[in-house]
Amino acid sequence: MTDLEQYLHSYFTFDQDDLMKVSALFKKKTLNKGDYFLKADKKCNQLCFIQSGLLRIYADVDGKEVTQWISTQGYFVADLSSLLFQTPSRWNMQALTTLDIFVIERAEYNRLGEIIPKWPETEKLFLAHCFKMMEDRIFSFISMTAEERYHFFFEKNREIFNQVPLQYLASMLGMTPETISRIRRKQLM
Amino acid sequence: MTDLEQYLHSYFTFDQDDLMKVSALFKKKTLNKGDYFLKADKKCNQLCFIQSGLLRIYADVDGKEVTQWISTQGYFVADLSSLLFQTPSRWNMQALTTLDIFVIERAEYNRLGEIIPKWPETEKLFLAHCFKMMEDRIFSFISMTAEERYHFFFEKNREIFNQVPLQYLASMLGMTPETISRIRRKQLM
DNA sequence: CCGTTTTCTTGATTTTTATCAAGTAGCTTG
DNA sequence: CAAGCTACTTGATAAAAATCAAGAAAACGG
Repeated sequence: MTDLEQYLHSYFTFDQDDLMKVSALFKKKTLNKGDYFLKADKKCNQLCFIQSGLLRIYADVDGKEVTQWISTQGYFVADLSSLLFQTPSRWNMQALTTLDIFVIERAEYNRLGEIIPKWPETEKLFLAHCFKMMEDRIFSFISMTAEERYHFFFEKNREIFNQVPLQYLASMLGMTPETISRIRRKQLM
Repeated sequence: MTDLEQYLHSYFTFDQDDLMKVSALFKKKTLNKGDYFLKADKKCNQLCFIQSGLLRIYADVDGKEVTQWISTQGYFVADLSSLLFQTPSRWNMQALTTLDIFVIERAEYNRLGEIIPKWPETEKLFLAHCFKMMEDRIFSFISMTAEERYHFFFEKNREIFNQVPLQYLASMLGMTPETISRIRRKQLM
């Protein structure tokens, strides 16, 4: 079983048959550090599953890069609106490291419902989980200080925090690198 | 056609037959100001569509109320995680005014896929729209100042801003009522 | 319509966080 | 290994926003 199959299995409780049908639609691919999985303003025509490595999702705002999230092993990634509605993507998605992914094309993705009867229900549950994560994140912004927010994300995403340049972490937490640096110093004392 | 049917029609492009099948599963109901549609820690067993009035969604955090959103005419509202996974709801949902809603029970909601073949696809597109809104909101927190955020939300939700107590708006924007009051004064000068 | 309550505004002050600038540490690579 | 990057830390200062407190305005109930 590939990581993709294992992940699909643990997450979606597919049986062996469905598992193979789904994973057969994904193609393995490797991006080099700096390569883009998706560029802003282009249509998103693929969805990927991350096998290993780090993928930074960011937007350009008047010359500044705003990092929206860093995805890593076990994440499914796409610009959902762009994938579904064929609108221009708002995000750039760039490999921060060598990145091993499984890629499914839009056309195949759209046929999943025909191929696997329980796909729509499965996908809904998956989207609901994503919802929860986004709700948590919004809640962290309206109810926590920068310091609380840092700890909240650190607890939930330790694997990211030790590998990603501070400037990107800071941006996705809505604070500056200096602020994170000072929060970390407090920890040590 | 009821508002619910009109809304379903414009949003989901259902045909007349499906429209009636779906809307028949909703029951009209009126909540009085102060009544709760849902209480935190209870399971969410209903989804509602707001016909008129204001519904405040908030959580209690060590004695303080944190307002996550104010929903109004045309919104579908539920605690999605709780509705799907039967986990305890994290949100309180309280009517800020007399509130006219259409309510569908969990059991009926779960049968929509059987009743309307295109429901799963429709629901996915709907969820994708919600995703976009949440992404926008997260983006506003990581890339804007309080003032920019205020204007951003004001432009998108004028109907709410003129009807809702400042303290609730402030909370959902992640700032204090005093800050909003000062932002508004600037406008006038 | 009047008193009560709630909401909003304003000013003074404090706290938090950003900005600017300089220096340090750690990598990378020729 | 030395030069050049990049990332990180630290301090000084400025800006943004929160807090506290008091008063004004609006809404509400009898």
